[in-house]
This record gives sequence, structure tokens and C-alpha cells, in this order.
Amino acid sequence: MASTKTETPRERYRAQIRAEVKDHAWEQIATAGASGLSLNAIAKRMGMSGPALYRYFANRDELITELIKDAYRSLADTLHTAADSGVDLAGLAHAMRRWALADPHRYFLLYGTPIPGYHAPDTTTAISAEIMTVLLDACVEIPVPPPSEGAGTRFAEHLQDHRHWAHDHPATPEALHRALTVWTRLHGLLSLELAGHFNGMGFDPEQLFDSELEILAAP
Amino acid sequence: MASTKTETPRERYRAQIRAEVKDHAWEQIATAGASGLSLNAIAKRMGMSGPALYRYFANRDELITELIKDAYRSLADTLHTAADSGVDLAGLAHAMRRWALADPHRYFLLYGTPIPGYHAPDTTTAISAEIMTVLLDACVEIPVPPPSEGAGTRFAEHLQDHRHWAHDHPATPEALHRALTVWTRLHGLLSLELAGHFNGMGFDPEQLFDSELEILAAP
DNA sequence: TGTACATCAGTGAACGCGCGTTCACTGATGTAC
DNA sequence: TGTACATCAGTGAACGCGCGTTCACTGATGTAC
Repeated sequence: MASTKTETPRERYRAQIRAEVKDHAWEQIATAGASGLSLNAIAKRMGMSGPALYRYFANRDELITELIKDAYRSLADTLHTAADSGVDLAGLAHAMRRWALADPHRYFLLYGTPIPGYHAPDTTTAISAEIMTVLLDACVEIPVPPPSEGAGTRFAEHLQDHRHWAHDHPATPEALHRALTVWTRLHGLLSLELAGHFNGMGFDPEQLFDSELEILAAP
Repeated sequence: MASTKTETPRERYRAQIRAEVKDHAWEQIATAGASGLSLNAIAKRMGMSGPALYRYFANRDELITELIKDAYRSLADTLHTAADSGVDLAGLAHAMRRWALADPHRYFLLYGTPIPGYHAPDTTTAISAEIMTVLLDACVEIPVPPPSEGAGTRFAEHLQDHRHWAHDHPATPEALHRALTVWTRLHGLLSLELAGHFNGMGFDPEQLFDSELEILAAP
């Protein structure tokens, strides 16, 4: 097989350290939040000196971008494998909830309060679109509600002309509408749950989640 | 009337400076986010020296608490006056949206990513409960849907035993369920809109908002 | 296989900065007789 | 009305800390002949 040019030992080493840095970054985000992310602190915990990390990341922003990209990738993969296993929309939603509960800070890094001064590069928005596509695919499977007596019809008409976000997905405006609704409703439930706003209220968040899912699946 | 003990000139002055500090704090949050809040920077902008602010706030956390309390109070008042003007649930929701759009950072301070290490005192949760009460009152007005064919019934039953968050509000479990749903759905829409997640998508966020409201008001 | 060179990882010192917070102190403002 | 005292606002210096980032440099690791 000879030495394939695709991965030298040094490249392997670099990738390994980069991954290790990111692991520590996630740990740090979990305790101090995204704004408490510090290259120096990460280096210290890895037993290196601060400036060493600049061999691996140009600056703090590049590290954050990488974390965001990884998080989007992870969510997209989670949804893809769920979809591939033949699960329906409710199954997808539950996979998403499990993903969010597994690491709330990761969820908030994507969908929480925007980081001041940070702007997401195009690569992340591409993965974000991929996520919408998975949801869309699942929404297409859902039976169209009765001729829809005027309620959400107006917005579906609006979507007719404003669907470029769905690229060239062959879905009806009703399915697009459904997908958007799924997204916003799930996000509302998840972000309030993860932020602890249901905490003192006594009810079981999962039951509220399931109740919303039933409504979404059989409108 | 003599010098009423309720407000000495000094107290008035104190209150004025405290208010001024908070104003600058909001400005700073708007540009640097909540985690970028700095007493020193505020003092500098007010033409004072850093330690001077410690006459008015015990520490940084007390200032943040005060800001959160004010924000909750502002939202609660907004909803109250909307409700008192005889507006229905959709009207309340629009008032809430206007309030959120007027100052996204204020919204995120309440409902966004939790500030690491910060725990809300009881006074804020009390105002938060007040907000839910306004929503609840509006939900009571909405006609109960047909005997509900099993979809959300399970959760309404669950709420039967887990309604202590509604204090002793005389609402049916269905109305409680509706109020929770209103809250989570509106939050999902608003937080995604304010965070800019709808930006590249092309559709009009307000129309999506209205579409959800129609569904909520006439289920 | 061995030598000469280039590449790269990591270090330590340094720069300039801002943070929260404490402390002893000066002046001004109110209060009591 | 005037004097003596207490209260309080604000200052400046200081403490200890951590941050991102740059720079010149040492050693180790790879590469070419």
C-alpha cells in the first residue's frame, strides 16, 4: 500500500491534538458557558503553554466555529441515522430531544443566545439546511390534513413564493409549513426545558413534548 | 404635608443613579451580551471611577438580578395593559412579540441561554408566574375544542395532578394545557426569529407567527 | 546508511488590556441641639 | 441661626487575576541526497 499521501503521521498527530483541544473546550463550555471559553485555560489543562494552541487554531473564533460546525454535524448525523432506521416524525423528534438533553450547552451553542460579535460562516448554514431537509422528508410522509379550512392556508400560499430555503425539495407548501412548525415548536419546548424554565412547575416535560408531537403528527 | 419620610432627597438621588447605571448596563448588554457586562466599563461611561458603583450595587450579580427583575416586570406590565385593553389571546401574543423585537437582548436575558453560575432569586420566578397567569386568563376565554379525541387528553390528565404552578387558578386542565402550549410555541418562534435563524430563509416571520396564532386560537 | 537541511511543535517572556473587589481617605451633604 | 457631629458619595491606589496574541527561540521530527 506504500505511504499513501492522504495522511502523514504528523497530520494524524495534528488531528489528534485538535480533537483533544475541542474535547477540553466542550468541558469548559459546560461549566463556564460559551463566553467563558479560553484558549489559555484549555492549554493549561492539557499541560501545554498558552501559545502552543496557536499551532492548531488561528484564534479563539476559529475554535468556536469548529465547535459549532461539529455540533451541527453531530445533530445532522443523529437525525440521519434515525431517519434511516425507518422512524417517523415523532421518532425524529425524540432523537433530537435525546441529543439535546445529552449536552444542553451544545444545543444552546447552536440555538441559544447568539454570541455577540460572532457570525456563522456558510459551512454551518449548509449543515443547518441539511437538518431542515431531514425534517422535511419526514413531513412529506404525513397525510395532508383536510382541505384546510382557511387557518394556515395563508402562510402556505406565502411559502409558495418563499421556499428557496428548501432548495429544490419536491414538497408541497403544506409540508414545508409543517416542517417549519415542527422546528419552531420543538425548539420552544427544548430550549425552555433545557434552560430550566419548567423546573418549579411540577409537570413532566416529556409528556408535554409527546402531547405536542401527537398534535403535529395527526393534525 | 411636611417632610414625608417616604423619600428623602438622598434616596431620590440614589434611585436616579441606580436607574442611570441600569440604562448603561442595557446599552452594554446590547453590544457585548450579558456576559460582557462590566461594572468598571459602566462607571467609566458615567464619568465615575469603578469602585463608586459599589455604593449602589453590592456586586455584579446584584446588578444582573436587578436587570432581570426589571425585564420580567416590563414584560408582565406590557401583557397586563394589553389584557386590560380587552384584547384576545392573539393580541397578547402580538404584544409579546413587539416587546421582544423592541429589545432582543432583553428577551434573551430572560429566556435565552442560562448565565453560567447565576441562579434566579424567588422574586423573579414570582413575576414569571404572573406572566403565565395573564396567558392563562386569555386561554380560559377560548372555546373548548370538541371532546378532544384522545390526542392531548393524556397530558391534560397529567396536568390534573401537576398544576400547582398555576397556583389556585380556576382553569380547566385543557386551559392550562393551552397556556403552556401558547408559551412554548411563541417562545420557539420568537427565539429563533430574534437569533436570526430565519434570516436566510426568505419567508416573513410575522406570517408564520400569525399562522401559529390562528391555530392556537381556533384549534 | 549516514549526513545536511528544512519543517514543525512547543516554550517562555512580554505586551497591553480589563476585570471584580477592598481599602483608606477626602469632601460634601444632611441632622441635632 | 449657628455650630458640632454623623452620614454618605466618590476617589485613587492597590491586589490578584486572567485574557488573547506576538515573537524569538530551542529541540525534535521528518526529508533528500
